Amino acid sequence: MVGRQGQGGGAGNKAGARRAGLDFPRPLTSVDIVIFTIRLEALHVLLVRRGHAEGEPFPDAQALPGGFVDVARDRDLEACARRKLAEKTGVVSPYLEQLGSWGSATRDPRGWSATHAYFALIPASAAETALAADAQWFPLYGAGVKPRLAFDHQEILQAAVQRLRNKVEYTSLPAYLMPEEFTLPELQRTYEIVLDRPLEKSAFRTRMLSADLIEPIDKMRKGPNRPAQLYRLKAAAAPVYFARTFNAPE
Amino acid sequence: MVGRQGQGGGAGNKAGARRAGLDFPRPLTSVDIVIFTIRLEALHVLLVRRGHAEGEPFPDAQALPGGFVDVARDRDLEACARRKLAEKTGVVSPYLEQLGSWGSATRDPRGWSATHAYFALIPASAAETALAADAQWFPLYGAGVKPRLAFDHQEILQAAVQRLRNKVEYTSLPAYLMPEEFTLPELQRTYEIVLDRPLEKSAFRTRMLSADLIEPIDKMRKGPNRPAQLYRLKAAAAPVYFARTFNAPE
DNA sequence: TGAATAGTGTCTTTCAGACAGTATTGG
DNA sequence: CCAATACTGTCTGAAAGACACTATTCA
Repeated sequence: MVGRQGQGGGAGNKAGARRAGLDFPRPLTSVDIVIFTIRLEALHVLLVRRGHAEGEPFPDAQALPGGFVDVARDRDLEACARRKLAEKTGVVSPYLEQLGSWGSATRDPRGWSATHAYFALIPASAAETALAADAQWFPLYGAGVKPRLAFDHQEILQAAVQRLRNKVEYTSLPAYLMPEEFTLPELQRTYEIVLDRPLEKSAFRTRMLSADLIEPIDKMRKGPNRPAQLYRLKAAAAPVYFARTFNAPE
Repeated sequence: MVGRQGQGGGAGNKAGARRAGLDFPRPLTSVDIVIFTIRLEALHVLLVRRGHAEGEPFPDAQALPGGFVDVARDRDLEACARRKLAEKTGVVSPYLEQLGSWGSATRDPRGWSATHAYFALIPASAAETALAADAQWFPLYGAGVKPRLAFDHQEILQAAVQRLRNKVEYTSLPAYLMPEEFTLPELQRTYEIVLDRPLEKSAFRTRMLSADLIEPIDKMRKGPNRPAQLYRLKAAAAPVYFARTFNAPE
């Protein structure tokens, strides 16, 4: 057993020879974000086209928005993620959740690298404006996306889709994909798009209305038929966890 | 908008001035593990006493087992976690799950650092043997532990306990805290210890037996009263997710 | 009036909670 | 026999699934 021994963020202690010194190679550290929205009745993810300067891996390929942590600018990982999200979409307060981290010697040809992945949900309304020039929405087919992705981003994306679909079964996450005002049928439609499966209207309404999540506003959505009650998210923006999933387990 | 622009593990593209170079400061990268077991009818976590060589932050404090990623030895983050776990406990194939990552400019006095936290469940039987000299089991009080912990490890530990308690409500995770052979009342007791709450025997048995998780073996646990059927985990070691939590939501 | 969608009510099913009751051991 | 713990059965209640029914708009 040779080598560094420190615990936590700690380095060197009892190995003696190499002690508290920090003069060993460090992995590259980045943050990537999987940003979802609903457009045209389908789940979309934001991708960014990579540059093609010399030394750039995966030139011109599509990739998740992200990049290296800037130790001078970023106070912490989440701040780094928020910065990148704002740069690409203009959105400043989305639903943002840590997804996991991927790190290995081989995922980046430039050397050992670890990325901290986040996933964000933003409303369709915010999804069109203030988009960066190199960013573009791509619809999801199954758990993936048409273009080949740089690095291990296909794997990260799949994990994000799986986590989203999974949590939608028993949480109120889709509410964060809605515009400010929405009707219950619209919310149900969003659930159905993400789950790719129809839900029962009656059970859906009961569940949503009995959760402390949305409140009716004094306004109706007019259409060519019976108007629908409009709702908005309650002030307490925390996601709600339901005690059961929507369907029986398979 | 200045600075590095790369996506993914990518660096520098269109900012022109600073391009594909990798000559910027990198955060320290470490892996920490929250290792749980059941001892003496209580949930315990493994802590390691930090060294006190010069330059060592938090000298002699207790900390989660872990340390810097060694780019020469560790193929990926999980391999790094498994290595550290084996070094401290001798256990090689526990239940191991990524917990999240914590990174900021201030969590380590030596500079910007990010740690990838894992959490592991090991059986009580494996918890006593082959323990490293500087490692020790500590019982949990609520979501924390008696001694003050180094770095932000108290926060990481709390997150781990919360995740464990939460998942125990609707998964078979406690099965990984059991020895090879166990009875249903023993498994129920483990659930109750983790949840700190009694469970209904009948519902518990029905749930466990109808899940494709355990199988009876041709052996009974003898005692001063009616013997109990012994079970073992089925070969497919994947955790089972139940459609409902044990109790109604509060 | 009819088409279309919003919203409600009713019956069934599933499964956890409560708890009583039976089974099997040692002393 | 009794104490103790393993295990089973039965009733109830909560919430989802299925689906029919009513309500309200526009054309």
